Amino acid sequence: MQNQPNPTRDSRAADVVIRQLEEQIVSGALPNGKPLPAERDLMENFGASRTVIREAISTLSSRGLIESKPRFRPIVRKPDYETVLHATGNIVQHLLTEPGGVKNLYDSRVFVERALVRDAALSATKDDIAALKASLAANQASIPDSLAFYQTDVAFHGVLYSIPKNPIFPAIHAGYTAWLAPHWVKMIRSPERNEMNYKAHQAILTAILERDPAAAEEALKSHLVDAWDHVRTTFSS
Amino acid sequence: MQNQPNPTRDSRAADVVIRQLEEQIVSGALPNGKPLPAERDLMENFGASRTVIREAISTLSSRGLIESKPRFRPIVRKPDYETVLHATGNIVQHLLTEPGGVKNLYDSRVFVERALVRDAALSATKDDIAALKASLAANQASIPDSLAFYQTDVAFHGVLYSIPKNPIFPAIHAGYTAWLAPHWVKMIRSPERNEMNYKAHQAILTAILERDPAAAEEALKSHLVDAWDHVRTTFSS
DNA sequence: GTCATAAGTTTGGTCATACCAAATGGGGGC
DNA sequence: GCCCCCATTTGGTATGACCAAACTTATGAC
Repeated sequence: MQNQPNPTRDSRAADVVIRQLEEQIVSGALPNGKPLPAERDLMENFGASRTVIREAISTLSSRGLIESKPRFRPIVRKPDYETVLHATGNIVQHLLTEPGGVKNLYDSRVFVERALVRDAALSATKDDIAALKASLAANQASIPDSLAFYQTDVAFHGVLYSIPKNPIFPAIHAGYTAWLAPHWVKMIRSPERNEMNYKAHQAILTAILERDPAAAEEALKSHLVDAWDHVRTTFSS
Repeated sequence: MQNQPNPTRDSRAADVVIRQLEEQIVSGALPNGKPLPAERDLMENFGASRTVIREAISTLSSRGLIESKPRFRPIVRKPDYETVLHATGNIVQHLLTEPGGVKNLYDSRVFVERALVRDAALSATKDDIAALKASLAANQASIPDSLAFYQTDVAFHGVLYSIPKNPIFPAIHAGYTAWLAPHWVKMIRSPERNEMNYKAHQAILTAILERDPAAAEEALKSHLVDAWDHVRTTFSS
């Protein structure tokens, strides 16, 4: 009664445990957000050794189906679009340390946001406009406070990612924010600088309100390119 | 002389092994492409048990720094942009099974490629144009052979992703191709259908040659939307 | 009755050892 | 030089044990 390897052609016993746990998670048999059963219970349920149970948990954890902090019970997590980002975080870090890595990522962000503002200018709904106005107002209000300004800045750009109504885009925004932030923090911040960025945001929104995609794209582009140059000059010794 | 845990504040011993292996890989001490030392050697090198060595290997494998097939020696892999995609494959699969998952991914592809062709129309170089023409010719030549047509089709779109000269985009293309392909294979293919798609490609290239971003974007959009509708109608019973 | 505290139990992280089957490497045999 | 066979190496798994941290429960002060 040990492990009749099972129908599927898996060489590793760990794989079948992974597969079964995976299925129990997506099916809801293991409720999302709740802790996984103890390893010693799982090894009884699956008739496997603790070795394979632990490997399965480790693997699923890296796949984002389980969230495990060092000494705590692993938590079941049904994957969403942001999970994908989290899972890639470590690798991306390596790529960012390579020459041009940050630049490539930033350029891709500029590329995406250019398309986003163009899209916004063409098809933003009333609600989208309202959200943009609200976040811009919050952005303006926090000009004196650089930390708050950074946060409302991120939020303003975030609204752009929400306009296509595709959950992939907010996830991408989260990725850009998380991955680029570390290379951003050392940037000199000041109310003057914030004022500049706020005006850039304002210009973008104005163009969107005027349904002028070219102007919106141009405003966004110069805004981001300017920000990049600012970081570059801040760093270059 | 066991393991004086070491300066950094890591609760798990596995983490320090992970960190060290990671460093040895990126530094080149463990040459890229070559097999990792045997687990029993590693446990001696690091003064750790085989348990933690295996866990470290497993983790690094999931991070893409190591490529390990079931019963073979793990291979050292310096991560590149495509590694990120590979690492996320499993999670993405889950998301694609959810309602609207494929649609969301496909929409994001349309979004990106619209921006790509627009960009191509504005800034494609002579070499880019040449590559587009070559891949379009190959595409035309393979109209009678649906499998070959699919491949040259992918290649044509792939050229678009290469135009920004940002390695992130080809990786994204690889992702779209790998993830959407399974939901594509059942599509009815025929020389007639291939002919249609070829002409769509031709229209895109024409617009790019004429430096007309709006026309290029429109041609790309209708091409992809049409392809999606075709798959939909093929499936709907 | 509430709450802080202490004792006891559970549980994840690690180690050591052993066994098996598949992969590897080395020697003949051709 | 090439191929096949065999001894060795190596990854995958199973046990069993131990520790420290987390969790639970009992306990006592207020």
